[in-house]
Amino acid sequence: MVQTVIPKATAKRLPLYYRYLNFLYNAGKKKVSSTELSEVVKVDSATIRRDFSYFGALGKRGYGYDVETLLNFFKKTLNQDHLTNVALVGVGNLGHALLNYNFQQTNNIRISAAFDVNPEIAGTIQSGVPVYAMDDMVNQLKIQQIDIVILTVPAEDAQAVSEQLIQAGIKGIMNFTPMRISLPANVRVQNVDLANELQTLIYFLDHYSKKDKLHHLQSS
Amino acid sequence: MVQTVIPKATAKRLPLYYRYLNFLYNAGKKKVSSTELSEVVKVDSATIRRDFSYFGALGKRGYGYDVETLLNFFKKTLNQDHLTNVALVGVGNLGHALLNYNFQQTNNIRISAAFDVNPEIAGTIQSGVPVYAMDDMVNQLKIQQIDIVILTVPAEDAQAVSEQLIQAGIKGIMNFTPMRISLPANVRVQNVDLANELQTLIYFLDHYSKKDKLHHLQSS
DNA sequence: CAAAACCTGTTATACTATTAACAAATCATT
DNA sequence: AATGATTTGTTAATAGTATAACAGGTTTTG
Ligand SMILES: NC(=O)c1ccc[n+]([C@@H]2O[C@H](COP(=O)([O-])OP(=O)(O)OC[C@H]3O[C@@H](n4cnc5c(N)ncnc54)[C@H](O)[C@@H]3O)[C@@H](O)[C@H]2O)c1
Ligand SMILES: NC(=O)c1ccc[n+]([C@@H]2O[C@H](COP(=O)([O-])OP(=O)(O)OC[C@H]3O[C@@H](n4cnc5c(N)ncnc54)[C@H](O)[C@@H]3O)[C@@H](O)[C@H]2O)c1
Repeated sequence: MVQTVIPKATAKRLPLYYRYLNFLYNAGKKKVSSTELSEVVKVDSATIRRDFSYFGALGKRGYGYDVETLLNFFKKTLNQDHLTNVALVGVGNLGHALLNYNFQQTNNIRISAAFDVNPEIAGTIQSGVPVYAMDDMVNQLKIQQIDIVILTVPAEDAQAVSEQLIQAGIKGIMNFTPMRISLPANVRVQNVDLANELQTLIYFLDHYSKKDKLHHLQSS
Repeated sequence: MVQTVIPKATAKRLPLYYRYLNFLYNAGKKKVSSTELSEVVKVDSATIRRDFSYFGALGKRGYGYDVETLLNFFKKTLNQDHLTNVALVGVGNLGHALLNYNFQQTNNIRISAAFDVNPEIAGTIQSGVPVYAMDDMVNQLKIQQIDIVILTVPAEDAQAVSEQLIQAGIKGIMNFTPMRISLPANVRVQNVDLANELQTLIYFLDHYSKKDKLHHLQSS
């Protein structure tokens, strides 16, 4: 049953499948069953089969899925067949860590430009990435045709900086600040709220664990 | 309708409500309606009312919610009335950023111990937090009665280190590595998969945005 | 005080996601 | 080639989440 629009929950799992298919491929594995994959990615095998089926019949009954075929399919689907450039705004603590990491490995994503208001950082190169001043931001983003930004500025600057990003025609923001920013509806925001996640983990431990030690407790 | 077990989706929003209630309180606001709160936290007002109602009747019809009362209620519910100590394992790029940040602000959470295999880091103090050698880990975690760990070791060490953490009686792991670790069912894992989130954002931009510019696109 | 405006808590409904179950297809083996 | 073992893709059942709608209250206003 091929569909054009895939459920959000499925879309969120695709990069995970892709990553583990890479592992399997590099380990020389030729085929994989939904049950095997389930064990490594910690997603129910029925969910995996259902997820895959949104893209058509990718497997073979009685056999499983051909690793290479599946890998290539997801590579295209996830835009991993070409490099995606993104920018980072706010080269502080967290920004530096992300710059240095730079999503190397299997992910075909690269932070190709960074921006900071601090004149001591602006104009330098950090972990191989040029850091520009804020005045250059709108212009540079347009020149480099970047439409995704990682936002790691202080909380109090999140809204103002985001509005500048809109001016630059940005389409997606990965927001590491604890603020929920207000933006036009056509801009997608992915909030990465680390303090929230940690507090949620603590809440779960205090309120759920005692009762349901039965379930499999892998969250998110 | 008071309940003992709150839906997972609700639990994940509680820290966000708590954070914004703090903002409102500090801004001198006395009362708040679900509609007002909805605008700042970007959660539907009906969802907010439903979330709150799991804890009983916290508001007053025709009036709204008393900010201070609500704040104090969530403070208790979220264990924010006392300090929670957590540990961090793997003081590299990301580990350093998290150590330095240390969830100051409104969150009553503190990283009180860190661990690393690197003998140059072990034995030092980083951002005010003592870094211990791995040999001391099981012991220190037990002494300090820490049962939550932030895991920022290289991917290939994630599983092995996690198993050591189980020995130390850890109950929750915030896993920043791209690996899905295998653990006993009574240990809760919160995966923070940054590469995954970024790839998902890219996928959403490529496959959803064109069609539904209508919706409000705030994810996660 | 009566009327209008407001806002919660809950009921009803719609949507989204997960999982179990199994027929249909393939593969392995004798 | 027939039997048994696998494993998909899908249907059907269940679970979980979000939102609309509104009755039952509170506050505000004329
Ligand atoms: N560091 C962490 O581990 C961590 C964890 C959770 C959340 N966060 C959030 O991530 C954000 C960044 O955290 P951090 O610890 O890296 O902070 P930081 O203060 O170390 O870095 C912020 C950087 O942004 C720059 N900046 C300030 N105003 C700016 C502006 N208007 N435009 C562009 N750049 C500007 C600063 O010069 C600085 O380099 C914060 O919102 C923080 O709450 C950080
Ligand atoms: N840095 C980022 O921005 C980023 C982003 C996404 C994911 N991650 C993930 O987070 C993890 C850490 O990333 P990083 O960039 O900080 O890596 P890093 O290499 O800078 O740091 C890893 C640290 O772990 C220590 N370590 C190694 N083996 C250990 C062991 N067995 N026990 C204890 N400590 C050990 C190392 O000494 C080092 O200090 C990785 O799994 C990475 O994939 C990082």
